[in-house]
Amino acid sequence: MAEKSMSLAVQAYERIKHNILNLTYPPGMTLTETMLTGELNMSRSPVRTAIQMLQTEGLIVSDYYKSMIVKEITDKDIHELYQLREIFEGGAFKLIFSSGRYEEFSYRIEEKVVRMCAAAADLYDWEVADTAMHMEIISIFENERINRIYENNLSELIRIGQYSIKNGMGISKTNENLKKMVQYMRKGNYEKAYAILKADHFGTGKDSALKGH
Amino acid sequence: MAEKSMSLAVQAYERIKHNILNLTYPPGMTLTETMLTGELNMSRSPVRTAIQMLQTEGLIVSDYYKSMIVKEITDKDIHELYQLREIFEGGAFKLIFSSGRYEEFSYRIEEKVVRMCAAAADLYDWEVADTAMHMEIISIFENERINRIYENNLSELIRIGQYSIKNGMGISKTNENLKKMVQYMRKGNYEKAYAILKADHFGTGKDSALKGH
DNA sequence: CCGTTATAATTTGTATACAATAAGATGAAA
DNA sequence: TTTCATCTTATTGTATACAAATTATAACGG
Repeated sequence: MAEKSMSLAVQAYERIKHNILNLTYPPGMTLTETMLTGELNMSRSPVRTAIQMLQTEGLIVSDYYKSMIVKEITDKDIHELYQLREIFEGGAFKLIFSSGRYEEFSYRIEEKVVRMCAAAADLYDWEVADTAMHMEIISIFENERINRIYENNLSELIRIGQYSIKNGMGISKTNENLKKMVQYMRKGNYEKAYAILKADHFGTGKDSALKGH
Repeated sequence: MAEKSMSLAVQAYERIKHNILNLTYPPGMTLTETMLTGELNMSRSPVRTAIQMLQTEGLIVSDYYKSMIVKEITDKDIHELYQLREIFEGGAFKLIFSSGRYEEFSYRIEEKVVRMCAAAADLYDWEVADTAMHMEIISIFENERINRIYENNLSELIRIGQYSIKNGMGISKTNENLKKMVQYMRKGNYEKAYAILKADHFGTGKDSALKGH
C-alpha cells in the first residue's frame, strides 16, 4: 500500500486523510502541527505540505494564523454534495444507456456491488467500496479530470455516510437494492435502474442529524 | 486588489497563477524555486506552499525530486474541459428555464456580456470576463462547491482561449452571438439560446493546433 | 466575584541550513 | 569521435531556527 521512496509529505497526506475519513479525527477537532509531527514522526515541513493539500480539498479549514480544524459537516454540505452527484451521475447514467453499453456496465458495477456486500461488516470499508461503485459509473466519461473531481468530493461523502446511514436505510438493504439496480441495467431498463440509484444515494437534502449551517 | 496582511504564500500563489494564465509562464516552461524566490522576493517556504496549491489545481506538474513545469495543454485536456463544461452548463441552463427564471438570468448574463464587450481589446481580459459570464450561468445551482470546482477548471480554459480563438471565431463575433443568446433567453427560447452557447463555447474537441497527448 | 489588562505560552508563518536526488560536465578508454 | 563512468553542480525534500500572531494565563482593579 505505502510505497517506498515516497515523499514524507505524501505519506503524511494519506495518513491524515485516512484519519479524517474514518472519523479518528472527527469533524470539528482542532489539529495542531506539533501534534501531527509527533504522531507522524516527521518535521513540520512535510506535515505542512500535507495540510495544505487537505485544505485545498476542503477537509481541513483554517484562517491566517488561526488554528485549523477538521471541517464540520453541515446540511448545506450534504445538499451540495448530493446535487453534485446528481449532476455527474445523472449525465453518466444517461450516457451509459444512450451509448448502448448498459450491459457492459451492469457487469462492471455488479462487481463493485459484490465488494460492497463483502465489506458489509465494517461501515468505513463499506463506504469505501460504495465510493468505488460510484466511480465506476462515472468512468463512462473516460475523463480524468472528472474522476479526480469526483473522487475528492466523494471522500466527504465517506465521512457523512458514517454518521447517517443512507436515508435511514441500512447497509444490507442498500446492497439488495443495488443488486436489483444491476439487474434492471442488464435488461436495459433505464428508468427503474436510475430510480433505485437516486433513492439510495441522492438523499433528500435534509436527512441528517448533524450540525446545521 | 492585493490585500494587506495577507500571507506571502497567497501573494505568491496569485502572482504565479496570473503569470501562468496570461502565458508569461507559457506551457512547458520549467520553473525553479530559486527563480521564483528571486522574482517574488521571498523565501522558499511561501513559494513552495504556492507551488503546492498550483500543483493541486493542475497548473503545475512535477515528480519526486524532478524539476517542475507549467502544465502543457493537450487535445485531451481541451476535450475533457469542454465535456466538463457541457455537463455543468447543460444542467444549469436546463434549470434556469425549468425554474422559470430565464428572464432574470438573461439580465444577469447580459451584464457580463457587456463587460466582455468592454474588454474586447485585450484577449486575456476578455477571457477573464468570459469566465465571469460562465460563472453566472453556473450560479443557478447556488452551490459553492460547484462554483469552486468550476472556477478552477475555467482557469485552464483562460490559457487555452489565448491560443485558439474559440473555434476560429473572433472576439467580436462571439460577443455578438452572446448578445443574441441573451435575447433568446429573455424570450424564453431555450433551444436557440442553448444552441448558441454550445456553438460558441463547447468546441469540437479537436479544434486546436497545440501539442497532442 | 467579575471583568479588564498585561504577560507568558502556544501556534502558525517565514527564513535558512542541511540532506537526498537528479542533471550536467569532465575526462579517459575504445 | 563516441561512449561510459565519475565528479561537480543545481534542484528539490526535509529539518530546524526565528518572527509574528493568536490564545491562554495571571495579575489587578472595580
